[in-house]
Amino acid sequence: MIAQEDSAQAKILRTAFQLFHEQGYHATGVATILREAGVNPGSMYHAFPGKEALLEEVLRYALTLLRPAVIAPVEAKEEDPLNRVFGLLDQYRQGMVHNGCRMGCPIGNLALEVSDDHRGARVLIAANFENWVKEVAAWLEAAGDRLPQDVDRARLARFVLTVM
Amino acid sequence: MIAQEDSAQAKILRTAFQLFHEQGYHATGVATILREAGVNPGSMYHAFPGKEALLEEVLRYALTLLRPAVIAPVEAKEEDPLNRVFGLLDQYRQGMVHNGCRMGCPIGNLALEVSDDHRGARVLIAANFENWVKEVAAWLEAAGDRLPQDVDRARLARFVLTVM
DNA sequence: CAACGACTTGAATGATCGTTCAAGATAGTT
DNA sequence: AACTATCTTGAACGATCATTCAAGTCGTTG
Repeated sequence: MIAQEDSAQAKILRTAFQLFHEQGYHATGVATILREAGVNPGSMYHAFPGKEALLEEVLRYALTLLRPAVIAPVEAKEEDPLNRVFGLLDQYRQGMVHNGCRMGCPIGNLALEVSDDHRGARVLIAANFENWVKEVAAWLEAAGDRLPQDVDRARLARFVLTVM
Repeated sequence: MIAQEDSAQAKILRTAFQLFHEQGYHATGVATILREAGVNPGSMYHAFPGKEALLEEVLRYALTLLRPAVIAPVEAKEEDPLNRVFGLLDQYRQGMVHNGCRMGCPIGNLALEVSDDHRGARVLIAANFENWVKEVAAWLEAAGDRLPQDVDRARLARFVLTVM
């Protein structure tokens, strides 16, 4: 196993990402993140200006995580573009069953919690969603003429993810 | 207009209901509820043991609000059972457009936020959902043979609300 | 090895959180 | 009018929140 990046910043990012989508943003105290990550307050405030900035960085982190952690496994298992779409849905479903339907989309809950105030987070949440849409749309376009010509691939991709 | 119940308890209940589903449970401080309701801490803690108990009472309040505030208007506008189902969906959609898609189901957000801990709230959230299902299922059954015989009314009702 | 920047330490801070309670107001009963 | 039960008042409380900072460690550079 390749030694994974384990700077304090990386540990905080990973821990916060997990806790935010397990418990929500407001419900997760900074102290909890620090304890779980095994890091002291100063280290966090050296790496991030504050909790809100940490949230934004976590959302950026999620952005970079989509391809290696979600898309790549599906593409490895399924060769056919359309099967990849169903493979994604299936993997998502299995993930929900695995942890007892406790949570769905890693950032979906955050979307509901933070959308009102906090402009920066909102656009990053939207960016994350569009990121997913982009990948699925690419699969749909790769399906070529196996999909009816008059189907808007981008719109269908967005629909697939909305359902998800 | 009939004088509406305006005891401190009722004011707190109404205010908390609104704030909880506007901002979420954790994001809404007790102080905010009290200020918005124009009530003092002591009054609240006379009526409710604490914030968690208030949440449960709010969910019970939502339970009683469904028929007069949601179902009745739809039934008044649409006579036909099936049209009532679509009327409900339409009214819901209009509600979302009206406040800029800021929030969906009054208690759906709470469901995501509070489902993990707090057993009491979880069953009340489930009860609320089943309450909606029950009303829609009644409409579907009233549709009689206009729906295929082999369609499970209860399951279809649950599906309609899941989509919603 | 001296000096420096980058990062970590952890106790301390003020703000805000949910909550308490003794004292006062109010309405209902006798 | 006096008594009682019920509800309201609002200052105060400890706990926890996010955040700060002076002191310390560590690797790098001159």
